[in-house]
Amino acid sequence: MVEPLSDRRRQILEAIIEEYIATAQPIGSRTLTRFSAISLSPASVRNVMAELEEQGYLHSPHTSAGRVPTEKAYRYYIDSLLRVNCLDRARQDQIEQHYHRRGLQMGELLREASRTLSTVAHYTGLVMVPRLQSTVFRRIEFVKLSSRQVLTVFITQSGMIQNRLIETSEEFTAAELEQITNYLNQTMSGLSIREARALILAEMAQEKALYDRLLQRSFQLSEEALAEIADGEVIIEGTSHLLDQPEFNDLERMKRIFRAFEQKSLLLNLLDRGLKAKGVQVIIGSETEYPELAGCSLITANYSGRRGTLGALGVIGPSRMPYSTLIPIVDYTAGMISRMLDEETE
Amino acid sequence: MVEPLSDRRRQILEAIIEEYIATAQPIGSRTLTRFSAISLSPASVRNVMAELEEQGYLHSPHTSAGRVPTEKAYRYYIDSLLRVNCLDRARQDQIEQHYHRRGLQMGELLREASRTLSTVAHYTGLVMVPRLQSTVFRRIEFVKLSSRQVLTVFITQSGMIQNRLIETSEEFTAAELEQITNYLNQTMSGLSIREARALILAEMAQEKALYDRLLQRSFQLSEEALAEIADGEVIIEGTSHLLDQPEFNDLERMKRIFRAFEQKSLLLNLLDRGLKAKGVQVIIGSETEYPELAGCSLITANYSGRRGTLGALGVIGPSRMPYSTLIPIVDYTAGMISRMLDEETE
DNA sequence: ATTTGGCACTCCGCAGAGACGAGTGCCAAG
DNA sequence: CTTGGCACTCGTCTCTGCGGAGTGCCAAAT
Repeated sequence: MVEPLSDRRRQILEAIIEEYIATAQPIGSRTLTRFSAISLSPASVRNVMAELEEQGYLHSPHTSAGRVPTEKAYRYYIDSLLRVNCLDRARQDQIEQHYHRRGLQMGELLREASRTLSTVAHYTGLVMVPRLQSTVFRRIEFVKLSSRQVLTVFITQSGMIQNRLIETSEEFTAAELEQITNYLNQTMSGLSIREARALILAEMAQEKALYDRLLQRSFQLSEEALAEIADGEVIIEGTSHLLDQPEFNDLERMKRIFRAFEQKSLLLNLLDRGLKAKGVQVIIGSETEYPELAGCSLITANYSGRRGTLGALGVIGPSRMPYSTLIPIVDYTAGMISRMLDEETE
Repeated sequence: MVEPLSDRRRQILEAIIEEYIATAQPIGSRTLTRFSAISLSPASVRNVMAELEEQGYLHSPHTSAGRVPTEKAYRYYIDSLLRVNCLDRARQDQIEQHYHRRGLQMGELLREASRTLSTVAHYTGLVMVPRLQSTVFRRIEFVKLSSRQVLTVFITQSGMIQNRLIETSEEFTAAELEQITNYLNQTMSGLSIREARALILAEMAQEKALYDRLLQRSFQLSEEALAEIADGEVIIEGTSHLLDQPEFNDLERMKRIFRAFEQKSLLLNLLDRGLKAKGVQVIIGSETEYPELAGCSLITANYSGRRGTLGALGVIGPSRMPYSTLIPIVDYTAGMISRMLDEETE
C-alpha cells in the first residue's frame, strides 16, 4: 500500500504537508517554491504534484486551488517522514508544574491530565479512566450502614477506589461481614476484577457452597458489589480549542464532532483500541471507522501503573494538526501520569 | 423599575417576545399584525413599539429592521406575563422513562439528570453536585491498606460517598482504627461536614486532647480525611444543542460561551446563587454578572433530599429560549430527582 | 384623542458583473 | 529532465442595483 516515493516527491510532499498544517490553506506550486527550501521551478513542482495527486497523496478542492494532503499523505508523513524530537524543556516544565500539587486522587489526577493536555497542546484532551474490569483486585471492604444497607468499597492495585451501596435482602451482622471480608480478600487477592467475578460465579454454581450458608451469602454480596461497576469513562477537556481552528468554519462538520464527543463510547472505543500497542499511536480520519470523526485525528498513548497498562490518553482535533509537536506532548504526559501513579501505589 | 404597562402595550410586548422566541427574527409591525391575534393596524402597533423601545423593552438592530426584546423585556415577560402550565403527560413520561433503571448511585443519577434535561429540553443541561461541606455527616470509616496507608470513606445522610487515601506519618493498628471510627461516628453524627471540621479543630486546640494520645491522633486523621474534599462540581451535558440555535451564527459569542462552560466555577456560582430561593429561578443575561454569558439565560431549580436542599439543576442557552416550556421541564426534573434521592436514603 | 392609511426614507440582503489572483495543464525550448 | 510561457479555470472580492421589510411622521378618518 505504501509504495516508496522518490526523494524529490518525498521532499515536496513533506513541504506541502507542513505548510498546510501551518496555514490551513491549499498549497500551490508557486507558494511552495517561495516558502520552502525547494530549489525547483513552480512548473517542476507542478509535475510532481500531479503525480502525487495521482498516487492519492494530494487532492485539489477545485481546479484552480492548491493541493491539500489526503489521509494517505498524513499516514505516510507520520510513518515515514516524521522525526519526533524530544519535548523541549520549556514545555516539559509547563506540564510538570500542573502536577505540583501532591496527593491527588486518581480521578483528580486524570482530570488534571486531560486539562493539561488540552492547554499545553491547544487541542482537545482525552483521558480514558482505567477499566475496572481488567484492573487487579487489591482489597474489598464492607460497611454496614443500616439493617439492610451495606456499603461496599473496593480498591484496585492501581489505587482506584469504587463504592457501591447495596440493599441486601437479608440482614448481615457485623461479625459476618468481617468474616466475609477476610475470606474474600484472601481468595481474590491478585486477581483481576473480571477473574474475580468469574471465580465467584463458578463457586456459586458449585455445590459445596450450597452447604456453607455464610460462604454462599458472601459470594452473593461480592457478586453484587462487582456487578455493573461504573466503567468506561472518558474525560474530555478543552473542547473550546476546536472553535479556534479554521476548520471550524465548516459548521456542519463541527456539529458532528461535538455530537461525537457527547457519545463518549465512541471515543472510548478508539482509546481502547490502542491499549495493546506500545508508544504513541496516531489514528487518522477514516481509520477511526466513525463517519462522525471524518477529518479528525487522534494522537494517543497508554499510561500504566506499577502493574502494566491502565488506560490511554491523548488529544483529538482536525487531521491537520501539528503532529511533530503534539506527539511528544502526549508521550510525555503519558509517561508523567504513569510515574505519578507508580509513586502513589508504592 | 418595572412600571406597569397598559393593557395594549402588555399584549403587544408579549406577542413580540413570543414571536421572537419562535423565529429568532426581529419582529416588525406588519408581521406582528399578521401572525398574532392583535386587531390593530401596523401603524398603531408601530406607535406602541416606539413607546416600548423608549421604555427599554425593545431594541432595533438597525433602522429598518424589526424589534428585538431586551433583557428587561424577558424579565418582565417571566415575572408578569408568563403563566407556567403544568408539564404535559407526554413529556412527563419522557422524563420518567430515563430513570427506570433503579439503584443508581447518586453520581450516576445526577449525570443522568443532566443528560435527560438536555435531551428533553433540547438545551444544555446543568446539574450541580451537592456541596459536601454543607451536607450532613452520617458515617465515617477507616480501612487500613498498608502500614502507612489508610483509606477513609465517609458517607453523608443524602447517600453521597467520598473516599480519600491518606498517607499517615505513623502507623495505626486495626484496633486503634476501630476505636477511632466508633468515637468519631458518635461525636459527629448529625453535624454538617463544616461543623464537624470546626469541632475537630476546636478539640485539637483544647488541651485535654493533648493528654489523650489516641484522641489526638483520631482528630488528626479525621481532619485529614475531611480536608479539601472534592467539592463544587457541575455536570454539563448536551452542549451540542447550542450548535443548533440560530444564535450560533455569531461565532465569537459562541466561543465565549463554550469557554465559560470549561470554567465550571462560573456556572457553579450561578447555581449556587439560587440555592436559598425556592422554586424555579430564571437568570437573564447580564443578571449573571458574567460578561462571558451575555445573551444567555439560565433556568434553575433546587433539588433536595430528605434533609433539605442539596443542590441545583437547570438548563442554559441563549436568552431567546422558550421559557414557558422549559420552566416546567426543569421544575419537574428537580422534583423527580428529589423524590429519587428521598427513596434512596430511606 | 386615537386610529389609520399613505408616503418618503433607510437599510439589509441578495444577485449579477467584472476584476483580480492564485493555480493548473500542457507544450515546446533549453 | 527542467523550465518558462501561455491559455484557461475558478474562487474570492468588490461594486452595483434592486426588492423587501421596516420605520417615522403626518394628515385624514373615526
